[in-house]
Formats: sequence, C-alpha cells, structure tokens
Amino acid sequence: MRRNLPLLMLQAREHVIGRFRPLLNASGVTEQQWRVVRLLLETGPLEPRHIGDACHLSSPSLAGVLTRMEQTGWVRRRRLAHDQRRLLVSLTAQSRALAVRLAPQIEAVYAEIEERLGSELTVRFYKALDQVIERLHGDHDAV
Amino acid sequence: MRRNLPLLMLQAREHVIGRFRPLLNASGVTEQQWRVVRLLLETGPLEPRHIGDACHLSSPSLAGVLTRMEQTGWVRRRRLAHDQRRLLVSLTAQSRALAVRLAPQIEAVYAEIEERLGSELTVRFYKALDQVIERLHGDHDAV
DNA sequence: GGATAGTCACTAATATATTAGTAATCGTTT
DNA sequence: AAACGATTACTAATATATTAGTGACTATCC
Repeated sequence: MRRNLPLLMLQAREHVIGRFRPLLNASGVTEQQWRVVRLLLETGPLEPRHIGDACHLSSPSLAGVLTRMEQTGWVRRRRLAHDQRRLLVSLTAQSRALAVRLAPQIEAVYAEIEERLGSELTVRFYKALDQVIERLHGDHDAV
Repeated sequence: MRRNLPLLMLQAREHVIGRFRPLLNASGVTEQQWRVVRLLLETGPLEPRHIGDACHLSSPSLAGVLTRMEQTGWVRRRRLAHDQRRLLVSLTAQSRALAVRLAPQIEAVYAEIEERLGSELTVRFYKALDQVIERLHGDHDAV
C-alpha cells in the first residue's frame, strides 16, 4: 500500500503551524482569524468571497469567523451601496495594533523554521509546494 | 512580509485531498475515519492513543470519531482484561469490505496525482516532506 | 417591465479541532 | 494498606470544516 500522502502533508503542516500557535493563542486570535488579518493588511478591505478564496475558508466557515471577529473588534463589515448583496470587510485600529505587535514574533518563528530546515531545503520545499499546487490545479476543484 | 507557509501547505494539501474526497464521500466515510481504517488494516487492532499518534487525531477528536465509527459498524471497541483503563480498537468485516472496494479507486487517484506531478516532482515532494518533518521534530511539540 | 437565472452571504446540521479539565484505574512508594 | 503520582479515555465548551440549502438581491433575456 502507498504511503498516506494527505496524512504526511497534514503532519508536516502541524509541525509548522505548531510553532506559530502559541503566539496566536497568547493574543487571542485563532489561526484562521490571523489569516484574515494578515490578508487584509496586505490588500486593504475586501469582500468575503475574496477573503475566502485567498485564505482558503469556505463561505460557511468564513461567516462564523467574521461574525466572531466583528464581535471581538478585529474587523468591521459594511454593505456596498451599489450592490446590497455584497459586503466589504476592513480591519480596525485594534487589529492593526495586534499585527504590529505580532509581526516581529512571527518573523522570529519563520527565521527559526528556516534555520532548522536550512536554506537549501527551505527553497526546495517552497518550490515543490508551488509546483504541486500548480500541477494539481486543473479541471478538478477550483480552489 | 513573508509568504504564508502554513496557508501554502494547506492549499497544497487541499488539492491532494480534494481528489480523494469524492471517493470517500461516496462510501460514507470521512477523511479521518478512513485514516483510522487504513491504519488498522496495516497494523491490526490498536489502542486509541496509538491510533491518535499515527493518524494525527487528538484524544478528544478520536473519542468522537471512534464513537461514530462504532455506531456505523466500522470498528469494535473492547476493554483490555489486564488494564481496565485501556481499549483495543479493531476493524469489522464491514470496514474490511469497504477497504477492499475502495483500494483500487484510491490507487487510481494516486496514479493520477503522480502522473500530473511527474515522477521527479513526486519523489522530490515526498522527500522534502519527510525532511521537513524530521528537521522540525525537536524540543517543540511531540507530534 | 416582468419572468428567470445567477450571485452573494448566510443558516442548518453534522463531523472535527482545540483547549481545559475529569473520573477511573494503575503502579509505586511509604 | 493507604497515599501518591502517572496514565488512559473521556466530557465540556468553543471554533472550524463540510455539505446542503435559502432569502435577498442583480442582471439579463425576452
């Protein structure tokens, strides 16, 4: 029987995210919430479906994530004037402050990971991931 | 800002698992349940904590997974005679039949994935995953 | 200009994930 | 033998994931 590739990828990912988790927990953000904050930091306000695409959050998951983030004060939601179906999600001063505070710690974890992997493996791993995504990105699912 | 490595790994994994999901759904097993079935097929009956380690399922998650699998008839649980704390989980005739039925379809998906990736990238990707796991596997988390 | 197909964010229901905590049991020490 | 610490599987509470389906709204077609 073959090796279990999805499991192998899950394990590898857990080793990586496991090093970030303590930082995020300490600030009261979940992994998914941080993905959203980080995205909006780079792009500015976005609509939910774009956030979902970029952060790989399904529409139902995102609905809950955004509701909780709004309650906590990380984001604001407002309707678009010209299309009442749509929303625009933007960061708050509070979440920007969070990002500023977390940035150096996140950076330190990346540095530690890369040090452990070594630059050769680091480059090779990113490249392999990109290629896997690219080559599996046909006809099947539209992720 | 750096590329989001955990997100990148999540996306890559989704492209892979996305090709298996339809098969599993059609048989009424979830991804996690299939991980358990597949493990027990190879090893024979195991105790929950060993299943959790191998399948990367936390104890609370596994408790629910096993309960549902027992209700559906995929597994059996029985207490160990010499240690009443412990359990032994084993497959049923039903889940073995499921595995026999799914095996060729799973194999076909692996073949398709490898064809898309090409043998060079396939080998390189598995190797990189193994190395990442190995090199991040210190002092931090005990996965 | 009204029927219609499509889009968008959402709810509902169930399965897992995560964190914290617990009852039962076991092994060992005293 | 009673006390102690460690282990095992579990429950509780909350956050997401997955699948299906829905109401509000738009754009387009006729």
